[in-house]
Amino acid sequence: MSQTQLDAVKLDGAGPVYDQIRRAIRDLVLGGTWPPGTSVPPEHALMEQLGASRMTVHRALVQLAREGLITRRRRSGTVVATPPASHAMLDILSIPEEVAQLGQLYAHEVLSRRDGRPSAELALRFGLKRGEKVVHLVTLHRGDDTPHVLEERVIHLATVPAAADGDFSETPAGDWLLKNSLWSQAEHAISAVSAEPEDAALLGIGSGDPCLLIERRTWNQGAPVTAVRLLYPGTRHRFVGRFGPYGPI
Amino acid sequence: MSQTQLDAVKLDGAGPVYDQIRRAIRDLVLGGTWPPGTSVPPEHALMEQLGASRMTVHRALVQLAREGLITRRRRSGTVVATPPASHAMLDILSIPEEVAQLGQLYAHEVLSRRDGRPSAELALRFGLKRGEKVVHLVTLHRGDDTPHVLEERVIHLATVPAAADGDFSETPAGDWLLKNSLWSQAEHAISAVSAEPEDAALLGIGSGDPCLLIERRTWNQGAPVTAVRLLYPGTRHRFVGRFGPYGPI
DNA sequence: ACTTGCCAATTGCATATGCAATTAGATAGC
DNA sequence: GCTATCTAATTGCATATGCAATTGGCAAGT
Repeated sequence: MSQTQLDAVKLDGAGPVYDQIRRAIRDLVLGGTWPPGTSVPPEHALMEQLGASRMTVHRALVQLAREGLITRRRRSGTVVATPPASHAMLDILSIPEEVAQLGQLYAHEVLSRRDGRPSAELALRFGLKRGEKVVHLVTLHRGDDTPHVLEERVIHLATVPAAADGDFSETPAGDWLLKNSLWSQAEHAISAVSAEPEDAALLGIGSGDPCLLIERRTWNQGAPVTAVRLLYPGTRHRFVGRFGPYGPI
Repeated sequence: MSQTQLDAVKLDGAGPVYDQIRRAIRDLVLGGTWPPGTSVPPEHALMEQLGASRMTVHRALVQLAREGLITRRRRSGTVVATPPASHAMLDILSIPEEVAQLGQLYAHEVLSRRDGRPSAELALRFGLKRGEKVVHLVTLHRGDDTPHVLEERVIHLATVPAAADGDFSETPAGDWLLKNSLWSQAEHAISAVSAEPEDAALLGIGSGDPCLLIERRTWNQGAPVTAVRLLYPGTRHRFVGRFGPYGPI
């Protein structure tokens, strides 16, 4: 725990002290100032730095640990957690992982790539502004050689400039982004559509067959990172979640 | 807070005291012993009853409040919360509410009802045993007179005997169950299917058009309560969720 | 080198205490 | 009856204190 890290924790004076501490650290984590693996200063150090009692600091840290942002171990200390790869219902699943969990052999193929300003039609489909430079990718993912999902994605170059030089034939764009960018917010939408003829051909299904369409947009601190449309053959996929009356279990 | 309620709280001696208290109360809530609206004994009472300090009791209650099981107000005390009507992504939404949120006028119609042992085909579709007595309902829900969703449901009479006398023409079965039964666990699956001709006709869409199929099964303490298949016209519906890297936000 | 044992750092837990904030219900005053 | 006020119950928060449990890393011994 360097001095830098200690100094980074700043209270804003709004609300209970333990919650100020909690939010301050949360923001450092979500904002990327403290990336996964960073050591969080020990309770004693925060206590002196912030002028709060150890129990108050403790309360903030315990809560953050329960929220999954940090992990704590006696003697070893507290470190920023690595975000879990998947969440209950639908998530920033890595598609290679998704396929591997089905016990299938993964492969993917970049069908097209175009960098630059989007066409009118593309801008409409992804809600882009005409001027924004993006990478536009179409990728087919396969499991055991049968088509698994058809992915169409845009990556915002303003937010992720490194994507211009990314090679997505080795690592699919989704996984590449997980390693090379940060995100703080995502939105999913799920709906059912009929397969267009050309999509159906790629997926090896009949034209007009039902598909699950998952659209996901991702931001970092308000700046758009990427948007993706995942088209799953409806008959071959389902998404499952478990709940209790008060929330996911 | 009656004596009954105080006596109901029993610790099991496993793990930290605050967690024993938390689990004891959680179980009373989830098990239905303390239904929504029940007063939870004040901290002082629990403290004496359990021989723990107030801060320890406090910690358990604060955590339960954060989990949404109870609500607390100064001076008024602590009461068991009413489960939220909807959760992030997909949930035990009341369909009338769902329609009302779209600003539409709700109506529904029970298309068929049969009580008794399931046919072979029905048992297969819902994973029932042939011997189990169930109520089998098909209901069409409308918003502003256009079909909203087609519901097919079975209710397990062994778990919810009162359903035999339920009248589902006034209150749809889903809402009736929310009031007249308990559930502790649910499982959702979401997939895309083509509309069968008869379903398409009822929903006013083309035969073979894509639909979102949501299948939900609900249990209480391991005993099956109900299972439902909700068929939404795919073009008219989408389900949206928001997430951060560490979970729903 | 390798093992063993010990020390100290760090978190986990519980208690006791005191005060602040909120507000239901009682009481007093009109 | 109605309103203003007071009182006390209840939760919210912070502190100080002490001990328990875990374990990284060092030191001593072989």
